[in-house]
Amino acid sequence: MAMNEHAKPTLDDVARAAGVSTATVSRCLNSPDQVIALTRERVMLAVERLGYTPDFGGRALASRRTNTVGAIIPTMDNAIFARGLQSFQETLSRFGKTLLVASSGYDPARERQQMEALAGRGADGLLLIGSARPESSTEYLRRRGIPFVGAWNLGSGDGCFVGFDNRAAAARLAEMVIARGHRRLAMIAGISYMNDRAADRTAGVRAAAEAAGIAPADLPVIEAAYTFEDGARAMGELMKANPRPTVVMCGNDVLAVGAMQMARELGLKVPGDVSLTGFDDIDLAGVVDPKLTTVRVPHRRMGEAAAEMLIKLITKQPVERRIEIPTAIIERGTLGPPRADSGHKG
Amino acid sequence: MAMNEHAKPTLDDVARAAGVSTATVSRCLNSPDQVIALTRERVMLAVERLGYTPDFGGRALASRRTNTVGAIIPTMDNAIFARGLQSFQETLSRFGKTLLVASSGYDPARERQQMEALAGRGADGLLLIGSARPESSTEYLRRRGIPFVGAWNLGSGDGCFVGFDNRAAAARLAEMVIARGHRRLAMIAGISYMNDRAADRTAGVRAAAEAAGIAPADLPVIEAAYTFEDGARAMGELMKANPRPTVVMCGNDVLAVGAMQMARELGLKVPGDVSLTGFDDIDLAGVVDPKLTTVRVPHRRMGEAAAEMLIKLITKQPVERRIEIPTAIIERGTLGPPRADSGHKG
DNA sequence: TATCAACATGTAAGCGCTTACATTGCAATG
DNA sequence: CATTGCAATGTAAGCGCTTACATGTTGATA
Repeated sequence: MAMNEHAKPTLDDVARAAGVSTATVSRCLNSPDQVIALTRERVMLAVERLGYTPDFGGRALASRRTNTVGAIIPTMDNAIFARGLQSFQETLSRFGKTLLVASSGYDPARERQQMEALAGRGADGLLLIGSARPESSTEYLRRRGIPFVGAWNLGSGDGCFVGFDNRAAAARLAEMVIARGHRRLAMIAGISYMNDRAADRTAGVRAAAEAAGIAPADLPVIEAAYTFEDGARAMGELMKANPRPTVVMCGNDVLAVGAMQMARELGLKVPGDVSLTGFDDIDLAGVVDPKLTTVRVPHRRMGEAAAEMLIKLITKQPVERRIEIPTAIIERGTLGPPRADSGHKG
Repeated sequence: MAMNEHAKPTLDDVARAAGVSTATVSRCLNSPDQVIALTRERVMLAVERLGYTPDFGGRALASRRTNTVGAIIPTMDNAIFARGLQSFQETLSRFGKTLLVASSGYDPARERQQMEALAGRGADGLLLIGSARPESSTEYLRRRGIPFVGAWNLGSGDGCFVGFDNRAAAARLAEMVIARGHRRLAMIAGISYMNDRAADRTAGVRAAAEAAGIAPADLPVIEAAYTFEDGARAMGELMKANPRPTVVMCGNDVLAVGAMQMARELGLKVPGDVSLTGFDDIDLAGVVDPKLTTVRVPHRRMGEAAAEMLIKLITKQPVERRIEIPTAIIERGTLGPPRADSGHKG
């Protein structure tokens, strides 16, 4: 009996079932206080009984707003963005907005494609990661009047950003490493193509090394995808050098843990034979042995701030266009002094 | 000049700009071969120039299909589902479908809410995790005629499933543990409320223990959320017992790694003083020292199979209603024999 | 009792798109 | 040359919803 029509029920069906007009049903759903309690009950009962859910498309079409915001992150395969995104979405939902997440696989073309998909789905605003993307992509968003904020770094252009200074943070860490006595550094960097965070971190380390008078030959850099495996592989490569680097600075914690694993396999003690640093301070960093010396990024705060900024942009409130989130160096177990015998080239 | 109207362009705008009817523009976008090349070029140029993207709502409304499927996973905060979801979406996109992901936080009410959100957004089908949910939720989907498949386990009801036998896999692992000589087991289980995977794994271990004549008192079970921290806390709790368990079986790898960290803090060697097992074989398992003995779940294959099944359901092709993905025990470093002196109660 | 708020509800016009159907133009055919 | 068939394009009717506006109902007031 309930199964009268096997199609998905529409507003009309509900209206008929409740003996009211579609307008009344719509009001019950959107501004219940405009409808008298008795009617409302009748309507809600019908809604319940028919298993009615409003059609988003119709609703968006008619009301010209979606209460949806989109986020395009490079990858979901990885804890880096998970934490920040979580608080981003929590903040959003406090404002009654829904989050749609898409991933680009670090590919600008796919990022653009996802922009169009989200725009088409009516996203009121977008969260993007970083600022390295073709001019045409941002131009597209501007044309459509879709506000967006970049996160995870501070952009250089004229957009809105909530992030931190990857370059400065990496430089500070490198300075500390050098202050510990290291002169032969190496770096396992993230892949810098269209990834300003990775590029900035590398640049920071390079700058600090140069400032300390370290020759570029004493700072080999290998770029690796953010996986344990690639980190391990790069580490294997770096450890072939003679003399070996006394410290390997990694573009993020995942790489560092992969490197650590390889060090273990090669019979190298960390930090006795080789020191290691990470970046991000994801949970993982505190769970390996020894724990990772790394840079903490307050992901939750960043996600929250990004959500607030985006909402302000959407509602056309004034915003501070650039919010910097401070980072902190977390000293744990993987950074020690260089080996006593390793100061001299062999 | 390009900025003539600052509103988002519509099909109409494009049609006017190209000097054709809306129908022709629509055809250019959806079945280009029905339009002669010359016209098509003119239209595409206008599309490009105006920065037009079709409005998803309008399109869904008019064509009554969305080419969208939804997935509701308990959490994104965690690598467990990432891998499987990734291949799920890759397979989907090979069939021209878009994936919308939502998370429930292991809460059936929020899962239901997300079902409605996705249904409203026009999802043609849904991927759900497991089978533990109120009857009313599945009833809702059936009423709306939205096909769904459960993954990560084999359901008992009459739905469609792609998964593995959590109970049997856990039991097999426990049998192996017991065969190694362990008699004092403990378990850090996932929280079983509305989580059939966690419940099944616990049940499997319990059954194996019982079959081996191990007293329930020699199998304490603590439930913990899937975080390093909670795993560590539970481990701390379990290690207070006297005599201590000689092995702690964990509901997943994250818990096991947390437990391992706590063991280290307590000065207990793994597996010398206490053995550990995990479940899932996520990347993490191969990266800690010693590496985790665990159960491998072929997540990629599962995601792929789930996508294929769902597509068949959507297109009303016949399907095998239950696909079992085999699991394998991966023996690595965290499971050893019990301590020599630990066979006797103190 | 007539009048008028104030409120509850109904009516109907689109929102941007797809698509069945109608129209047009043109080449091939009788 | 009239006819036919086909390919390319146009016309217009909705898809399910919101909302401005119209209408009806009530109770208080003059």
